[in-house]
Amino acid sequence: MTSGRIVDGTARIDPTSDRPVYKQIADLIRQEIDRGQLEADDKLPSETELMRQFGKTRTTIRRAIGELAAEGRVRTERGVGAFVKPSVLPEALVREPYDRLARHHYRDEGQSPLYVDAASRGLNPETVQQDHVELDEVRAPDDVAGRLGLEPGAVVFRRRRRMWAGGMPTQLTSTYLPLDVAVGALRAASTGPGGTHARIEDLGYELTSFTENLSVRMPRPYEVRELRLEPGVPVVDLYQTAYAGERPVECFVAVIAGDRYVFKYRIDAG
Amino acid sequence: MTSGRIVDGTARIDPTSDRPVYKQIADLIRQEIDRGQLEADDKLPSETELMRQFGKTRTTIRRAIGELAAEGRVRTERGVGAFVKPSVLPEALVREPYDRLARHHYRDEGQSPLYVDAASRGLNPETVQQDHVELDEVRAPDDVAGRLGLEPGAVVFRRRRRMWAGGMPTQLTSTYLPLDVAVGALRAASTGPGGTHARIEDLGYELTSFTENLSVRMPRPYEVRELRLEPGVPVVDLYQTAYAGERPVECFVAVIAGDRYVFKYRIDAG
DNA sequence: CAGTGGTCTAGACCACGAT
DNA sequence: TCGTGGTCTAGACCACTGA
Repeated sequence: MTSGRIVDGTARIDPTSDRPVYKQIADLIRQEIDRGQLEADDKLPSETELMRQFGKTRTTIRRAIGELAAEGRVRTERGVGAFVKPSVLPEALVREPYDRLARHHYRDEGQSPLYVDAASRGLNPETVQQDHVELDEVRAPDDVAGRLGLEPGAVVFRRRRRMWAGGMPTQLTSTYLPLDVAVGALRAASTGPGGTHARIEDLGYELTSFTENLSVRMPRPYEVRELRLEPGVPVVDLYQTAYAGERPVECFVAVIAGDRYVFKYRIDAG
Repeated sequence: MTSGRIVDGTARIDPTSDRPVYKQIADLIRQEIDRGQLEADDKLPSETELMRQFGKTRTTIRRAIGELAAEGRVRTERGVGAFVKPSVLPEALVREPYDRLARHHYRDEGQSPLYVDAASRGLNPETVQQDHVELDEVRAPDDVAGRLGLEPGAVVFRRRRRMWAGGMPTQLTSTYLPLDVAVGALRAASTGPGGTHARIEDLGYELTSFTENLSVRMPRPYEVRELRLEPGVPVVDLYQTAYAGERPVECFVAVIAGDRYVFKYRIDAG
């Protein structure tokens, strides 16, 4: 099936332009997407077809498509074709700490924060899973030590996991606890109803506030593998620190797939 | 100056591996960065030198470097070389709504939120600038109309700008106001001391709370130009809605350079 | 001017998916 | 089997930077 949408491509390429040919071709295809002539999940013309339409070599055509892939606008499947990606993932989870960290969830309802995220999208709680669990004691990274109010290099308890929701991995997480907090069920692979926060409160610490720090970057190759990220998808680095009064009792670090989450915060005027 | 760091590259490439040669080469260079053998702003060996070290053609070498550039790990300069990028921009601004939206800043001190961000990094307030200002009335995009509690397609006032801090563009912003709110100085290019929020309160609306929605993606080409983004740098889509009681009185939309900002939130346990 | 990265050609061989 | 995208070679010409 040859798409005839991009007609007479040669006429629309300016070889004298400063803008490289491959970018001009990418511009034209992007335009078709933005104008709705190519919709989400539509198949782009094959590389052979684009070579014909634009009168350029395969290398140049592939570079144009590579641009669009790096922008997250197009996804390629070997042996199949290239397809337009939807601009926002309709199934993205909403991460709403104002709600997800509310005490009633973990204390009364036994729900973990990720359950709350998933429930808000109507996802089956059964699809909230974890794997690659690792429990160990390590020297805290400097940023974690700082947040926990410990001297650099202090040993802390760490639980690492990969979290799933709705059949997709969503985040790689590390929970860091000071050694005197990491006792009992907090050292188990599964912390039970209400999760880590419920267990911390069981110890007598009343959680009073949380801080969250977000930054954004492109993923490392192992994060691409573990989170099954497509090209052109960034990740969010999240640091969440839990306080019992003035004392930081937990530092939670997550690398979150940027196309599977949106973040929602509420600020009261002060 | 030829770097001799990556010695006998050929011996470290496995041509029978499933992993393509260009990715193997990228892996080796990335490893040198991660292990600290190549530090921030260090120059990579030239393409010619890498061709010699790995015994591969320029196309393959360039592809390896292209991978690293797309990951935001390396920056190239035509006629000069390729350089290691620092992992986090030390000069990144901290966006801390809990503080930056505090009323005393705009009401008592006449500071706009971006001033607060910049001041927190010790930046000269003089470097907080705006340009590309556009004032108009437009049909609100659906997401904006929804947040403002208006019917789809309702006409609103819009102020678009590009914001600068510390000599770099940091965000492309649109401020949307319902027409009955957009009066007086709120329709001017410069809203005066304390900015939009101060002028809204001048009208008798007491701002009581804000919501912020964040999502992340790779930039469009015009965003790359306007924000002077390097390859491999994502952007953050931010929607901030300001409420006077139950009434949403402003929707602020920003596209923020992902390498020039970190985000900091505080949540009180409920 | 020499050295650097940026673009483009014209091929080759391969792995994968659908038929 | 055929059409698809993925990798790689071996060259050419160009634009920019710095000495």
